[in-house]
Amino acid sequence: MGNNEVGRDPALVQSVDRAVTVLELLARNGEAGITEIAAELGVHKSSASRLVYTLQARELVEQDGERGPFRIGLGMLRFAGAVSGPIDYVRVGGPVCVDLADRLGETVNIAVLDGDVALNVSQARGGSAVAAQNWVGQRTPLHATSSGKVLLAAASAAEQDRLLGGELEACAPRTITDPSRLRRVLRRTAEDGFATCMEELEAGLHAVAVPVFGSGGDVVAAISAAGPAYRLSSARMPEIVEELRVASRDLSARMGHAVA
Amino acid sequence: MGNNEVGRDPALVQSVDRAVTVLELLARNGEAGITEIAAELGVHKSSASRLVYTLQARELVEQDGERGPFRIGLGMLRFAGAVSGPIDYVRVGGPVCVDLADRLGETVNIAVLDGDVALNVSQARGGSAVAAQNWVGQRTPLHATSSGKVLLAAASAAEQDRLLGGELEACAPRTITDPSRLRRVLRRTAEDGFATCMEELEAGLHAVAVPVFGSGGDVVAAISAAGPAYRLSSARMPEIVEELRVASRDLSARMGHAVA
DNA sequence: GGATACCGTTGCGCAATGGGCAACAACGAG
DNA sequence: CTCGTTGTTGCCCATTGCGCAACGGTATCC
Repeated sequence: MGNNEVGRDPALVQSVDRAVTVLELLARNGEAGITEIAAELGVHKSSASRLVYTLQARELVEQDGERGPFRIGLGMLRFAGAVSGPIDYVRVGGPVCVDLADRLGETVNIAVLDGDVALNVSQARGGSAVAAQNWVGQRTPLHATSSGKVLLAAASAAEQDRLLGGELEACAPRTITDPSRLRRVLRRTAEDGFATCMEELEAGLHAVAVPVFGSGGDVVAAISAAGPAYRLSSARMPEIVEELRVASRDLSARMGHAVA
Repeated sequence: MGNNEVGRDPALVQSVDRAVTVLELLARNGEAGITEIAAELGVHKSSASRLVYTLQARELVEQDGERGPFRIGLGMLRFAGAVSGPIDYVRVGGPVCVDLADRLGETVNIAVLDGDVALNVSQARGGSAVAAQNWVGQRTPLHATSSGKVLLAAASAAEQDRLLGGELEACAPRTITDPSRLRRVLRRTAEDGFATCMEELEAGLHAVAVPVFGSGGDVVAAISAAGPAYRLSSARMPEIVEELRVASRDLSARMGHAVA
């Protein structure tokens, strides 16, 4: 969805708003050409070309060769290093995710609670990963993800009421949208020490997550493995849960040191 | 230096160019207010306010409380995760830098060769660090930094000629600007297996770096420690060099695994 | 080899946007 | 309580950003 005139905040600087949308498109898709960017923004190709030229001049976008597609540039590292908060997860969580993704052959993510959603802060793709999706920096719904359920299950009853107060969006046919049913699932998650997500975010996708504990015993993050339903079968869950728990303890240990 | 009309590329989209400058200011200084941003950009406060409002709406900037200063926002993580190339150093190098910074009490950086400059890809500040400067994503001159010298020393003679072909900028009074003298320094760097930088980038700043080797024995990065001249004395260099070498081997081992 | 289609760039003119000004609200210091 | 500073916002206008048309370059097809 580009910068549709309907619903646009007039206080925004339109050109800047568009430039950010360009960056989001490149981050989401990995790469894109001018024509695609123009279509996404709903502007003329010449407008898209100028926006990209500006971002390229400032090194936030770079081009593959002379005529190739565009993608996020190295200049972005200047800002990544400046992000406060869960940036430590990006630094420290990376190797943990890489190790686990290698062993499981599935995509591994770390997410933290950010307001009303789960924010993905680190990711490593497994060798068998077919999708090239990058979740880092993206927010996912708490009720429709395994990480989200882990984070919800660790919240107080009052906090759960607040987080689940709104209508639960049906992200996929199998999404749990009944608050009562979801609360039962969360109670079981707290008992089991892990949460699953069987085609609840999108069809064909399974995931399982476990909590990451802080020094005070509280849950500060969730670490998950995701993959196609045919590979992440129920039979395989106990093994994956155990590997996630090992990785979670490793991460806690490293985070404990990192935030000293 | 804000967006001075003199020397500005007219093909750039000015608003976007300014917005990027806002982000660079926030990344460099950690935080800033509207008045400071306006001064840096050379625009009116209302203009700065609108640019920041737009970046805030897109989550690239966030505010500390209701009236506090502004800083880089979590939304930036979406793009950081999409950066290709040396992003692995950001993930894997982080813990190595943090460990070493803790032990040395100085700021530790990892840099790679990027065109004609050294690109800083990971950093951790030591406990004794007085400056809050964030180097990640920033480019520094090869001839005036310890990391740069390490990367230069590992290059072939032909490559060194190319990299040193232009005029060597005097970044500080003690910068080596004579190419012949620099080549002698680089030969000694190759022999010693480390490079120093004694107030050559800026007055009062000392640094020392060692190479990070790839699986083929080539130099793929440099890891350095930096601090004020009074703390990074010559007497202390042998200890620091040894610690850097241990960290370098650790990093090589981790990188070897990560790029599998 | 020529024709066609597509992509990305650039000069130009114009309308919409971005920006400065003034006024205001809020907060902190004295 | 007063004053100074910071940040916000309505309004108006000049400048900028944008669309159009034309062009060059590349790849594909016949």
